[in-house]
Order: sequence, then structure tokens, then C-alpha cells
Amino acid sequence: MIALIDCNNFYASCERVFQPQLNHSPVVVLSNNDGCVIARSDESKALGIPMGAPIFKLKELVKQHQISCFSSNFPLYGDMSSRVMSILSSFSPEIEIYSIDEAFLALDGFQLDLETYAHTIKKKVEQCTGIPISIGIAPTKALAKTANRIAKKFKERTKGVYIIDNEEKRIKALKWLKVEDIWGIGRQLSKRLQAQHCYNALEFTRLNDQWVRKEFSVVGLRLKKELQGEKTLFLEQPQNKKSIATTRSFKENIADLDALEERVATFAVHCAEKLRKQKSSCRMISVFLRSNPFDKSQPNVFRNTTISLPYDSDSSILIASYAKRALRHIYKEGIPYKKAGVLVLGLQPSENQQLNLFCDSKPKHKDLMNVMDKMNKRYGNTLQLGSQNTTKKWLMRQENLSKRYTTDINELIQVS
DNA sequence: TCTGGGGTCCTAGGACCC
DNA sequence: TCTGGGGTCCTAGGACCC
Repeated sequence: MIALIDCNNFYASCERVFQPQLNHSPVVVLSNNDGCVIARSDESKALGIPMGAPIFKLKELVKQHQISCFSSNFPLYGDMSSRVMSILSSFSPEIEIYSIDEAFLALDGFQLDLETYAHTIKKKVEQCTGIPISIGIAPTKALAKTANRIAKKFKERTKGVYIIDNEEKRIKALKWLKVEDIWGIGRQLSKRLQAQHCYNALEFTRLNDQWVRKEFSVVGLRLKKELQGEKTLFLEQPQNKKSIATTRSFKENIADLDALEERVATFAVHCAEKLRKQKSSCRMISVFLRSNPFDKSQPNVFRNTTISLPYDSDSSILIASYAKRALRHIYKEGIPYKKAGVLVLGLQPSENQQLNLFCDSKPKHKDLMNVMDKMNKRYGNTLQLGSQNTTKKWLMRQENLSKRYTTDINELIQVS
């Protein structure tokens, strides 16, 4: 059996741990620049606030119901997540951390009552971190996802734990699960399924194999088997990223090339830092610029380009310089850009780097990057490239940012 | 006034190899 | 007039996830 553990309303729950007086009132957490709603407490969901809603459209509702709005505080959520995951790890020899707020646990061969065990896990996590969780248990990942959904949806009856361990429960669960709520079936595919008069997961599992394979590829077929109780997806161990991105929307549009160069250089440096963290080098760099797609008075512009490096690199200096070169390639004057991003692709392990016979391709800036990383880690962001901006003029809009309660040394001293 | 960020996998088609 | 068979690698685009 496999368990899927999911933190309830994770970001909102993290904020509440440090503001317990908000425990029964509506809370939302906003995306960068305080743009969209990306997490909602149950009370906010009950008010009909949809996921991804732009907050400026909800001004009245926020005022009327005194909804607490938080700017996103990813250092806090990341740290809370690792606390939850570390507790979960103690309950099974095999865990897959699936996302910041979800994990699969392997429960194969556990000779005990799984329901009792799940309640023990739940209690422990809630006691140690203050984060409420839901647990679904079933023979496959897709069914565990389904069970988890039931645990959450019928919280009172299930007490946050649901197990699919026989055919009757499986059929009942699938009949209940709408096709658009199946894990792996998104908006496009559910539309196509509904067009075939397939409305719930049970009907999906009764479609013809060949048809599913043809229409939804092997991915769809695997999913169908998973829902029928046959394992086709397995627990995975963490792997190095195959691509890394740093992209941001701007507070205000930027049309000026110098200003964009500074942003792109900074994004490139972030990518390079993430590369070095996982000991990879990149072979290619992609840069894009985008106008504001919601602004109907301006033409919708999306420009991007990908360039190859002469040899693999993880140097901030080199990557920033090529990123700027790529930017100048796609930049056009007079367009107000709302968003830009840098992606590094073709990642390879840094230790077996492919050199270039026709140019000096010895790994560059190794010692320098080492020193930069160490100093920036120890003293905060103290060393930057000259092409980055050292003033705070690009700070995101974050009007209601909570403190870094668990990771900021000054906060920790205060708390203790 | 104000609309996020970061990933993965699969397929088809083109270019290339012998 | 007639033009093979079997591969690999790469990329773009489309779908999905949180």
C-alpha cells in the first residue's frame, strides 16, 4: 500500500502557525507582487474565492469579511516543509517528496492497522509543526491521491484519513471522482473525455485501452491502470533538475534595454547559483521577454531565444554575459515588457565536463564562484556582479509579508 | 492601478547516420 | 518510369503537476 500525505492549505496553514488568532478566520496567501491568490484557508474557500484569482478583483470581499492577506514567504514555507517531511520520513523507510506540501510513503509489508498508523502520523505532524494534514492510502499512487481527496472532502466523517483497500471502496471512490479531478487529467483532457460522455473516473477506467492509448498516450493508459488498481507509477528518488529557471513579473513595465539587462543578469546569476548548488553545468541558455497579456491596449508580445555556450559552465559571470547577449538578440525598442526570465538547459554534472577542442574551455571562475557562494551564504547577499543592481529599486510588492520565524537568526533569538 | 513561478513528460517531425 | 530499411538525436509544442 501507498500513502499520500498532503498538508491542508499549506501556505495558509504556515502563516497561521505563527498567527494562531487567525485559526478560524479567512486567510489567503498571494503570489509574488501580491498578485494572485495561491493558497486559501477553508473559510476563504467557503467564501467562493477561486485559486489563482487576482486579489484586486476581490477588494470588496476582503474588506467585507476581513480576510487576512499574506504576501508569499517562501523561506518560511520551505523550512516548514522540511520539518514536516523529516517527521514523515520517520514513519517509513521509503518516502517520495512529491512537492512542497505532499509526500508518498511506501507502506508495503506493514503488519499493522493502517488506519491507526495514519492517525498516529497525522497527530505527530500536527503536534510537532502545527500543520494539519490529510492522508489517503491505497494500492497505487493514483488511488492514494483519490483517497486523499476523499479524506479532505469529508473531513468530519473521515477525520482526515481514508483508505481504499477493497473493490467496493475503489468502485465507490471512482464513481464519486469527477473526471476533471483525476490526478493527471487537466482541463484539455477532461473536455475531450466529457465529449465522449465520460464524466467520472469509473467511466474513464471502462474506456477501451487502445482508444485511451491513442488519444491520451501512454500517460493516459498508465493512469487508467493505476485507477484500476494496477501499479504503473512507482516511488521516485530525488534527482537533479533537468532545467532551471528564474523568471519574474515586474512591478511596473520596463521598456529600457539597460534596465532589462540588469534584470536578466540578476536572473542569470540566480540560475547559476542554483546550478552550482546541485553541482551541474549548463549547455544552453534561454531568455524570454513578455508584454502584459492583460493589457488590451498593447499588442501581445512574447519573444524568446535559446543560445548554446561554447562549453558547459556554471559560472555566474559567463552565464550572465551570454544571457545579456541573448537578450539583445530579442529586444525591441518601444515595447513595455511586464515579465522576463532566464532558463538554463542541457544540464550536465559539473565533474565530467565536456571541454571544447577549439577554444580555451577550462572551467572558469571556479574559485571565485566558490568564494562568492560561501560569502553570500554566510553574510547574506554581499557579493554581486557589477551588472546587477545593488539598490533596492526592483523589490517586489510585498505589502503583508510575515517574518522568517524559523530561518532568520534575529527572529529565532526573539522567539527563544 | 493591480493578473505567479517552477518544473516534468510525451509525441511528432526533421535532420542526420549507415 | 522506376528510388530501402532501420536507426538516433534534437526540438517545438502541448499536455500535465504543485
